[in-house]
Amino acid sequence: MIAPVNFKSGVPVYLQIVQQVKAASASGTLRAGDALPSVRALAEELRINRNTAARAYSALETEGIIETRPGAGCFLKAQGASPLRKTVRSERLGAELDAVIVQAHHLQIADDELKTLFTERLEAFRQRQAANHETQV
Amino acid sequence: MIAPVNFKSGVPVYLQIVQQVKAASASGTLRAGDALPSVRALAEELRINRNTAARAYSALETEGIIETRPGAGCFLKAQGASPLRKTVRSERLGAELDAVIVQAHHLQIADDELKTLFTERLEAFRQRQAANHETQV
Amino acid sequence: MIAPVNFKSGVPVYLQIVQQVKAASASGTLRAGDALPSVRALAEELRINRNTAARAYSALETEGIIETRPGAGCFLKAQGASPLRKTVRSERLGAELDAVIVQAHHLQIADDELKTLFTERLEAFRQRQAANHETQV
Amino acid sequence: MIAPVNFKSGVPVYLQIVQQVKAASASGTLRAGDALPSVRALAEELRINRNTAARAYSALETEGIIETRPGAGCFLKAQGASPLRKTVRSERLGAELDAVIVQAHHLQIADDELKTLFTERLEAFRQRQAANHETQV
DNA sequence: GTGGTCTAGACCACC
DNA sequence: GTGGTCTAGACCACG
Repeated sequence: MIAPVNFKSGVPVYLQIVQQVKAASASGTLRAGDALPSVRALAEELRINRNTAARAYSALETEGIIETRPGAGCFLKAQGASPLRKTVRSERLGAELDAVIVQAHHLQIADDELKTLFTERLEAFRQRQAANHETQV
Repeated sequence: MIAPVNFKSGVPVYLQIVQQVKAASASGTLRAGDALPSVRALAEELRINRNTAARAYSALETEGIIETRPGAGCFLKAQGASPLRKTVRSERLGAELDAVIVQAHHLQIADDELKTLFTERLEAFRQRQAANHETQV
Repeated sequence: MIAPVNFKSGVPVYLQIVQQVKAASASGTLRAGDALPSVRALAEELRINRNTAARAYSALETEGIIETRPGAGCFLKAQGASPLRKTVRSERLGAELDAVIVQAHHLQIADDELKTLFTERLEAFRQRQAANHETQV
Repeated sequence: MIAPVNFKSGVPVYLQIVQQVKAASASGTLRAGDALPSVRALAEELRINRNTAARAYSALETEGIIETRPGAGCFLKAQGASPLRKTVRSERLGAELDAVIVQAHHLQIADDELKTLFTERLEAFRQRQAANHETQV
């Protein structure tokens, strides 16, 4: 259920888990009330330190994404809207897109190919979402 | 010529400089053969340590963006053919695209808006390039 | 495991470490997945500064020789296909060969002796590889 | 007569000139009594600083390779044997060969190709020598 | 003046 | 414990 983490992305491992849970919640892979794997099980599955798994859950609880019921486990809470304003979010994403465009230039990848690559990847992402939704039903 | 860096963003200062130079190079603000500010001057202007500035230039050189001639200075290289395989380059860019797509999801930005944002930014980038090319002639 | 460095050779200390790790990796003394000494341990053993050791490992990572997992340590990577184009790789090696040939000339070593030396060293390298492979089985 | 220098080889520019003059002397391109270009001419031809050219000649004079006659110019002196013992020279070259072999491994270049490349480059070097000798006669 | 290297010591995030 | 980053200050080789 939880995808492997990328150790060399620069993004902290515990944050990657946080983002995954958020994404799973957003895409419908996980729904309100669903149980998450135990800290112990998660740590074993991802081959990470238990402290790291615990920190991820701790952060998720602080953010109000999950709820831990002692003795029972962790469960997904209903998620509200993003706290950030729309314009802020768009701007943030725009900056990342700019960086990718610059990178494409240095990798000598033409605009056409960049567009193709973009739609391909977006389509692949959508299908992963759909597949997750399928298994859920 | 170099914009101030953000010390609290979590992104390493030297990487911020790398990205700025890359962007300036890609958009044509900097051209092949142009001299970059000296390590000392850059450090003073950005109020950072000389080593940090040197590290940024060093990274840019290993990426093949600039050429550094000890005792003379750093200069933007004319980019010839990339030494990397085509498939490797596509894969690298694809990975970055995936990251942006996931990020869009976390920011609760719909696919359609992501697409729009992408084409907008790409178009803006092209126009900046065209404008810089204009001033050259 | 790591031999002492020569402070007076003019060759940067961090590069000496890079070359040692490369040689150990190529000859099979170090194998994929093996852990390298920690930055702190290496610095202490070689009586160098921690930053210098870190710089060596950083260079090795950008070359794709090792993988560094912050908080965990540095590990030798299994080398997959090189990301570089074939022609680029040949050209780089050719440049190094040219340098050696010129150097032979300066050292007043005749072509025949250079050839002999070359085959001898290559044969010795192969045998070291074979020996290391032996101990693995 | 003097080949361009490589600014990014790590080898000091003035040393590259020294080595070139030595090599030219060894290969017969320059002979005892021949005049070298003036400091001024050399600096212009190689697009280097006059100080650098002067330093190269100064080093050559200190080593006894050339002789400067004030007002007349610099002239090549008869060169004696290398001051280093044979075994030392062989060992030094062997170390460089080892480094190249290791590098070939990391560039994923097979032994056969390495050998081919080596003989090709050596042959090319010989032909350059022969051509120089030709023009001299 | 230029960049390259090294030392020393500090703080941070992560396992 | 691990590596990553930054500062501060020094020395060197080179142009």
